Amino acid sequence: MENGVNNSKGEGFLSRMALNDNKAGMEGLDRDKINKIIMESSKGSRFYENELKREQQVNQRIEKMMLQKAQITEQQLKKAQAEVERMATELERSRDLSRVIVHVDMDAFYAAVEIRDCPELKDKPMAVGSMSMLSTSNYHARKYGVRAAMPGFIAKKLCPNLVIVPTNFAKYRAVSGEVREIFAEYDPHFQSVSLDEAYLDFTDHLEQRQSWPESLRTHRFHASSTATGEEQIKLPQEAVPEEKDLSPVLFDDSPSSSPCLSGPEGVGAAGGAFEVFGTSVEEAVREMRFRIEQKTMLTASAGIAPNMMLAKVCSDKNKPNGQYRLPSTREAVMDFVQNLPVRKVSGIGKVSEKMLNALGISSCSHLGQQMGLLSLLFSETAWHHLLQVSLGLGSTFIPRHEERKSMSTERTFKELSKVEEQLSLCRELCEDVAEDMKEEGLKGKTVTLKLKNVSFEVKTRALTLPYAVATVDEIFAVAKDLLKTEIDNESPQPLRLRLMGVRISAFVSSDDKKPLQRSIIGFLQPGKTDSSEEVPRQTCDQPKQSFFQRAHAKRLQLQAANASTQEEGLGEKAFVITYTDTCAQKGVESSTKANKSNCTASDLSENDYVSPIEAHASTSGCGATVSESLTCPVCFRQVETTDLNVFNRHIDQCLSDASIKPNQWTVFDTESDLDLENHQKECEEVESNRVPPQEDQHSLENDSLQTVLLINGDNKTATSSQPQSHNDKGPILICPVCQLSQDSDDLTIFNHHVDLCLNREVLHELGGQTLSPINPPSVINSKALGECGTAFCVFSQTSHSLQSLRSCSVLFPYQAVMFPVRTLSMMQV
DNA sequence: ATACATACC
DNA sequence: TACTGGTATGTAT
Repeated sequence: MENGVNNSKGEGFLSRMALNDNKAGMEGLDRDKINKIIMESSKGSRFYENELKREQQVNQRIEKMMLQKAQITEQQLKKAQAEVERMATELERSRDLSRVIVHVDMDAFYAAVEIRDCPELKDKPMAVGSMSMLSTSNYHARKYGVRAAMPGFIAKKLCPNLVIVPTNFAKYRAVSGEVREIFAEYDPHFQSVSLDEAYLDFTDHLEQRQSWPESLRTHRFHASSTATGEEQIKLPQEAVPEEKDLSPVLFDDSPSSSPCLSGPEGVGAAGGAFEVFGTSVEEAVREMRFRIEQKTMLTASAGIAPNMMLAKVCSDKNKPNGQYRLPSTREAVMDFVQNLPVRKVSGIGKVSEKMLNALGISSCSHLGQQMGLLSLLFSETAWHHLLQVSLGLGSTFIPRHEERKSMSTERTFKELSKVEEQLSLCRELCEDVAEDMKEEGLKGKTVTLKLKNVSFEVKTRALTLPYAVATVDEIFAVAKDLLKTEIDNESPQPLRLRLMGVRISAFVSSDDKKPLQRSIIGFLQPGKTDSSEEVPRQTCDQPKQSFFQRAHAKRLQLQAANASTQEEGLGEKAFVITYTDTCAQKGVESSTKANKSNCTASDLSENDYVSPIEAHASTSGCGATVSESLTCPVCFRQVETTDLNVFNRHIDQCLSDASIKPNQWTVFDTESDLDLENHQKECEEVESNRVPPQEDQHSLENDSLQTVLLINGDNKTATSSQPQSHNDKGPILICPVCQLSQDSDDLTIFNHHVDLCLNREVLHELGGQTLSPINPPSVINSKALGECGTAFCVFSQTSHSLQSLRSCSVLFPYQAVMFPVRTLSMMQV
């Protein structure tokens, strides 16, 4: 079949495995020989088998596309052609050639850094990474076909002398920082793509540069080498005016376009050589690259073009240690694009290339010719992009780096099949993510679990909560459920995993992160729910209700739904909310310290612990109840009083009774003010490179602390990892709040779960009020509480910097919320 | 909203 | 022995 599934290069079969020589320094290699070695090393492996499978999926996609193509009528094509042309005309009219966009890319970055710091590597083929995977290779190694994204063990077969150096990201980050300082001088709004790559808008710099005196365009050799490398180059011998020779990284076949002039006139009186750069774009960019090299002893390549898409392609043109400028004329752009292989365009990868190849499209000129067809076969976004590419269009302004949308961590390991190990690994991942979330002060609503089995099949499972989460326990609660579900689905076979990952996304907007320090009463009152937080799915038809009302309604609903099958166990329970507005700095400090402990997150997974709640709320009168008789959340007895003080004393008594038993109470970690301040400083340092800090970055909620205490009364732990019996399929219980199916049919356990979920929701409506960091909630399992059910407490403390005290008139520095929870509501499927 | 695929470095 | 990890986005359901 002439459908191009087997493409012109004769490697349609397994194009995924074959050498990808679309990379600088890999021209003219013996592809056949290299591919043979790659295949020999891979064949039969699980990885290979999986690649085969995916290749076939792509082929099927292509076949489908070809079928579609075959059904297109002449008329349809004409119409599409016209449509495309209209659009092209439109785009043409908005073509902007006035900007000067530069894409800079450090040459073989990680490898170059390692070579710089270990000159013995200079003349050897080397790569950075491990036997399992390489991040990058130097140009010597590329001659053997060794490149980034290739596993080290295969690279070793291609090049037995290959030296593999482990990655050292801290170092690369440091060097990257130095380079970015230089970027910022040419465009303070530059956008970095990665540690070694950035887009800059040179337009403004060039405009100013025209009137600059020579002095501002003069740069010394080794003027101020602040390279992280310890050793500095001794100036006299090495200050040869040969740019290339300055770099410890040798590029033998460098197509460098930099003349590296600087003849004798470049040697100043001070003895140091210098170079005067001109005012043109090329000179400005060459100057920037020169300065990078002087500062870091590493070389960079650059592309200069009227838009980002072209600049990126251009930076590759004279790599390494070179630059290429595409003139800002329509003619030059169109000429350039005609011969451009589609694969060179950022965004067109292996699969898109293959699909286009199947249609006889390999260069951008073909794209232009086939746009009518493409508009019928590709999605709108896809063909719009292709059309722009074919016209040599791209973004002419460099967008601000958007706020991150997700955060994740994943790990590959040797086969992991034991449930307990999988669960504990899952928790570890959650801990890592939670830590990062805390560092960035983020909270997200969607938790995604990623699994890859030993056959390399990848699965993702996600759940979106009605509220945003950030702590280990919150994230793990979800991830664990997702994982357990997968384990159940596979049972009685175990999941044979080779990778697990946890991602959190759907972050709440920054508005939600910096709300006012609001009265908790707001949550009780109808129509005063936090509008910035989305209303939970099930209740969004009643947005005017307080959370409690909604929760109550939810329960009633469930109750009704299950009236026939479930007896409603407990009567109405009361909840109580108390707070004081004691905002004495001292008190806050002491309670913060009191909560400090050496208990780590992993200590808390099982049983025990928590905190002296009696420190708490000496109520100053402001509270709310919704029933005349109150139920103690600890002992669950009715307390015949409506006086909150009396009631609180009762609870205190209950709690302190419970806490008398040694080792039943442990204090959970709380972040100190000092930590917070340090964290803020770090944030500023990171940000200052790009955008001036927001003026209100230090608003008081940054100083808020929350301690969350969660007490549950059942005897199982929240992180129970007992293997479930999957054979006796009892009724499946679905939590009405989080919608997760529960793997236990024990009603006590189920109720416990629902309680946690409901409470979590409340907690988050409260917690969402403060910018992180928020302490991880502690799930307690105090046997001392026996059968008395589940209680839940939230303590919110606000630590006060002087600034926040000044800027805040009304404070509720210390809030305690307690609501006993009862549930027997459940849902059966 | 979820799952999966593609892409980039 | 051994084929990554982090983020974004597109496509399909």
